This record gives sequence, C-alpha cells and structure tokens, in this order.
Amino acid sequence: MGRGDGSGRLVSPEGADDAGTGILHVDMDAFYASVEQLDDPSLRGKAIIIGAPDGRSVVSSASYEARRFGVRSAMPVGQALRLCPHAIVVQPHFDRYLALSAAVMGIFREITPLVEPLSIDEAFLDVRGARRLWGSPGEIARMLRARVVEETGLTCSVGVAATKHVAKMASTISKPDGLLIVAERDTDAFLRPRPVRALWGVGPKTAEALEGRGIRTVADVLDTPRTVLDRVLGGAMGERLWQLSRGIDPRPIDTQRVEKSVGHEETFLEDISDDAILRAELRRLADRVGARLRAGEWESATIAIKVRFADFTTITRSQTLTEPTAVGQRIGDAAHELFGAIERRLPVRLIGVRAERLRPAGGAAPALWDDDEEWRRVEDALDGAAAKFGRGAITRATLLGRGRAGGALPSKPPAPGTAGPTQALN
DNA sequence: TCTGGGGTCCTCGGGCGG
DNA sequence: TCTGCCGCCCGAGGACCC
Repeated sequence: MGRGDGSGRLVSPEGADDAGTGILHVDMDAFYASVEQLDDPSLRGKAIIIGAPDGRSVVSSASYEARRFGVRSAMPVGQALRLCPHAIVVQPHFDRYLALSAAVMGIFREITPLVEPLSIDEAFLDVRGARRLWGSPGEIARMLRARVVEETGLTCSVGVAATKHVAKMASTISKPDGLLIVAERDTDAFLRPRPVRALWGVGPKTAEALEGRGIRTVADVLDTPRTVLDRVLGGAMGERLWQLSRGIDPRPIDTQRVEKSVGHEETFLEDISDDAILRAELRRLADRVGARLRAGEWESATIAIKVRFADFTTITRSQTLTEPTAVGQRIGDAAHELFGAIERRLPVRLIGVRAERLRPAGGAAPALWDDDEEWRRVEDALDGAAAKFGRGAITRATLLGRGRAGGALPSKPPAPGTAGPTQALN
C-alpha cells in the first residue's frame, strides 16, 4: 500500500508517449480506508484510521484526509491520534477487503492472464500481448482505471513502464487516483532525480548508509563505482541497486508464486512472564499454523518460533524436523522444545510460530481436517485407540466411526509424537 | 512516541562431508 | 591418518515490503 500523502503527485496527460512500455503496476488508493468509506457514506471525506483500538495497535491504512496530518501506515494508533485528533478509528473488515481484492484482480485477469498479485491491493500486469485486443499500454491503463472505479467504486493508481520496478515507482508517484506513463526512452530522465529511498529494497537503514557517503539520489548511485556499492551494501544488494538505478530489471511477471512459509504471531496487550500462559499461546498458534498448512495441502520441514521481550529485543529459534509435518500437535511440540531452550530475563511482549521450508503434503491427500475442533476430536480418538489397541491396530474406521474420502492406510504405524491424521491416514 | 502481523530475501558463521 | 580447502546446509538475525 502506498505510504505517501498524495502531495507532489505526477500524472501523464492524455495521449502521453508509451513507446517501449508494457508493464503495468496497479495500486489501490488507501485500500482499507477507501473500502470503509465506500461501505459507510458517513465516513466519506473524513479522516479515518484503520486499526484496532487497543493500546498496542498500529495504523493499517489511513484515508488521505488523515494522511494530510502526517498519519502513516505502521504508525502506532496513539501517535496517529495525537497528529490527527479528530480521526475516526475503524476496525478492519478483512473479509470485505479480500472480496473486493478478488473483484479487482478479476478485472485485471479479464485484460491479461499475465497478472502477478503482490499483495491484497496491488499487482503487476504484462499487457504486451494484449495490444491487438485492447490497444496500447497507456490506453489499457486508462480503460483499467475506468473499469475498476465503475465496477467497484474504488480508485486506483497505475504506473506504466518497460519494467516492473519503474512501473511501481511511477504508480507511487501518481497517487492518488493517477496514471503515470514512463516511455522506455524516458526511463533514465525519470529515475535520475528520485531519492535513493524510492528504489525498491532501500529502506531507512540502507538509505542512511548511502546518504552517509553522499549518495542521495539515483543520479548519485549512477556516479558510484559498483565496488563501493558492494562494500557498503553487500554483493546482492549492491548489484540490485546498480541495476535498478540503470532501469535494468529483467524480472518477468510471475503468475505462479508459491508460499515459502506460513506463520502466526501475537503481541499481548500486556507483557507476560507466566510460563503456562506463554506455552498455551504457543500451542494455539501452532494449531492455527497446522490448520493453514493442511488447508493449503502443505507440510513443513522446519519450525521456527519468535519471541519479543519487553525491551523489544527479538530472537528467533528454529528446528528442522526429522519428518515434515502439518500436524498442530507436532508443530506445538517443536515450538515448546525451542521455547524451553530460551533464556528469559524479561517478560514477553510477542510470541510467534512459523512453518518454513514448505513442500506439498506427501502424496497427497486434500486437507480433510478443515477445522480445529474436528482435528482435536480425531486426535483424542487416535490417542484413545492407540492406548487401547496399540498404534498398529488403528484404522480409519476406528478413528472416525464413519466413512470419509482418503488414501490408503499406512503400512506401518507412525512414529510416536508424529502421529496425526496427515501421516496416519494418507 | 513507542513501535502489528503477514511475509521475503540476504548475510554471516558454524558444522560437516568429500 | 591428518590437514586444508571448498561447497553445502542450517540456524540466527536483520532489513525490507505491504
């Protein structure tokens, strides 16, 4: 989501040169806030902040009326309200955002199949193959903006360029409700005056490191030898910056991005020292992670936990399992083991569980277990049956007492501690 | 002022095997 | 058999993005 306040906006005039372009970056304007204003007319034209009202919440999105007062995403809600005391805090409605996101992505896919969603509210489109059908990239961008506002009531900003990186920079500069086309031949002139902070991957720390050496704009980067960039930023980042500042970005539109990890974390309303509460929370998070893995038909080979202490220091610990799993119980066991090895000197502010190194569930079975209550019932049945008959005697019928679709039974019982429907029944 | 939750990618250091 | 080198994997932490 864009973080600007809309000042210093640049847009292209009708009929602007779009030679050599073909990549669009579409970014919805203040997406969550705009959806709330769409659904509740009494909020229109007002400063609104999307966030939970509790003490430790941050701003997820803010209307442009609030941004004018300096309110930004990721800012603590308390701070935002000091900057803009009349702002209305609205609780997020993620289901609604997802539905509108799906509608918008649907419009994109009617224009070209080459759509790469980047997040809930933005996507790259490759329209180079759609010219004959819809016109030039500039014409397609204008049509797309009109369709989005007609069909959803929401506005978006679009950058049109020869590469993903320049298209993204262009959409950011055109916000809100704008269109900026950067013809291929104008790329260098477009990039040169931009601050280094505008380059993809340059955040506060990298910008500080660069500015400490007098590198403030893209033009400065162009004047800096590659060896210096490598020394300051490391090889990978040095190369990326060197290329992006020259408008080099060969990344194609990736329509098939796969998840690499899934996790859940939670910041407590108050810091917690009680071991039992923290362990119970780890179990709860592990169950949610397991449910997500099963829903996506994934297994995870590595479980990681994250602990943030009262002083905001944050540590992570991870463990590679002997067998990949999607079972909440097993994930929770690993999380407890990792947690037990941590030296705790301070109360805990945040705790999280993440499953990494995902792979498709072994051989697999669709996610049979789509809610945790059912899963617990099955776990209980499994434990009960194992105690009574031994694990080797467990069958699907023993567990469920009714028929369900699924694969063959395992040839041997699962190892203790790894038993669960995903392994036991596939 | 007091810092969410979901992620990705990169770097660095240590262990290990050839 | 010992040592050094190299590549690879793993774990931890940090920066960044929305």
